[in-house]
Amino acid sequence: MNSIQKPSPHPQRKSRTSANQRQASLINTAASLFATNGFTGTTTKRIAKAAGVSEALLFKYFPTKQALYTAILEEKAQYSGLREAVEDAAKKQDDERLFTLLASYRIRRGADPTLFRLLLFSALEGHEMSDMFFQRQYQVFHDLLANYIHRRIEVGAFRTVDPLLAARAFFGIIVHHRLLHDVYGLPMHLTHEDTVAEYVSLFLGGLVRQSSDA
Amino acid sequence: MNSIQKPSPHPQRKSRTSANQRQASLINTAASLFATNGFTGTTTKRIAKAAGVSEALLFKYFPTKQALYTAILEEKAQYSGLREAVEDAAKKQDDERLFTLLASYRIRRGADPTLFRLLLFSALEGHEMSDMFFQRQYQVFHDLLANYIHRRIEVGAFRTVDPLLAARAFFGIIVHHRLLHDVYGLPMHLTHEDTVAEYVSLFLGGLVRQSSDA
DNA sequence: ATTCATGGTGAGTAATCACTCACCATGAAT
DNA sequence: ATTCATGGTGAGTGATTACTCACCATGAAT
Repeated sequence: MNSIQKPSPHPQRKSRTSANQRQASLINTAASLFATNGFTGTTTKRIAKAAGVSEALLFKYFPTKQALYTAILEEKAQYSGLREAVEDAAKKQDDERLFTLLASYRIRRGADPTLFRLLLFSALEGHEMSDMFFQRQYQVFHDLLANYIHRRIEVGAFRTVDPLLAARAFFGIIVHHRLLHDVYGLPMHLTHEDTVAEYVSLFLGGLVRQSSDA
Repeated sequence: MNSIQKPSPHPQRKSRTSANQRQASLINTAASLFATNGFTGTTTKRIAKAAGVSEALLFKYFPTKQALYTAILEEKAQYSGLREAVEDAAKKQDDERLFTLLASYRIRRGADPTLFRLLLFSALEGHEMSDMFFQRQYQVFHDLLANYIHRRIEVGAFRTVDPLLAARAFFGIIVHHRLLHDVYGLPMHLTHEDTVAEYVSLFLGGLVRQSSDA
């Protein structure tokens, strides 16, 4: 009888996945689930199932659920080359380009839809990595813009406003846009480019028509 | 032996609380907990403990945890007389007063700090009452403002902008302010009034100094 | 051909979850 | 004095939670 090959209880033909691949797969799957359901709203069971592995394996790569969450935030917190482009525009005092750059980094086709929800959830739920996440994804550009506005006021190009509040106002417009679309699911009625252009024009030029008879 | 009064196992001197009072107390306590920890992050045990009653009593007033949450959102969704004041300012075409009214309703001393977090949590967690909450607390005023801006453009008082995007931009500034303070705990560096005035001035007048030599 | 580090899992664990039930306590009306 | 609607609770329930452990599977190196 031992000549008969006992069929494996797990007749998987596929070769085993490497540790790195599995880890990355788990992070992606979990990121999506955490973004939709939050930390407490997501179970390790569901993550494992969605990633197509056993729960036990998940805990081999990440000692706790918290560790997995932290790993996700760390990965998502890495920002792109936006900073350099913004600093370049700042050096050239190209207002429109600078504001358009900042806005279209968030409002563009293919922008990661899970990122904003993760950012919000981690802040609301008070995760330990939330501050770092906020710092990397937001504060950096906020400070950059506030400083730029400050310099432009000194030069006389901008009206005398509070640079900090002005920077917050502009980011508010953008963040709010993501909020409406990523969280409340509102449809866009203009293209990404037109939306950005309109926001930038509004912020730079204001709402009230400037009378020329003054 | 039966002449000896058996001491009650619950020697509470206080008279019993009425159903309405208890219900209100539970709603307030739970609202604060849901606002800080979200729906899934708050246990019925903790709510009962914080309200100083047994878990069993909680379930006598609210059949499920969901029902309690819904009751909270229903109560918090009732808006004040802001609408009438805004419509009055709109009739008089008093731009500054209208925008200041809208902004200072959210940015003022004593504004309910749990409301914004509840609004965000319910939207992120996808609660069934989230849409109603959003409609009552936000959409109403958003539509009001968009219509007003539309009329002011026709009259020639405002520049030709997209009224919907303009309304969203303004609310974005305000919502973002609450986000920074209620969720991220950033301190304010101006008074509520000055902050509102600065935001309104920025939005109406824009950032760029208008050159008089044109 | 055997070894063995590593990928992978089924079947648990104690703790906690939302929720229930049988029962006690109170006080105003009879 | 007794009744009885209502306020209130201790001690549960089965289901689900994050996490563990003993063990199997694979394949490249010896």
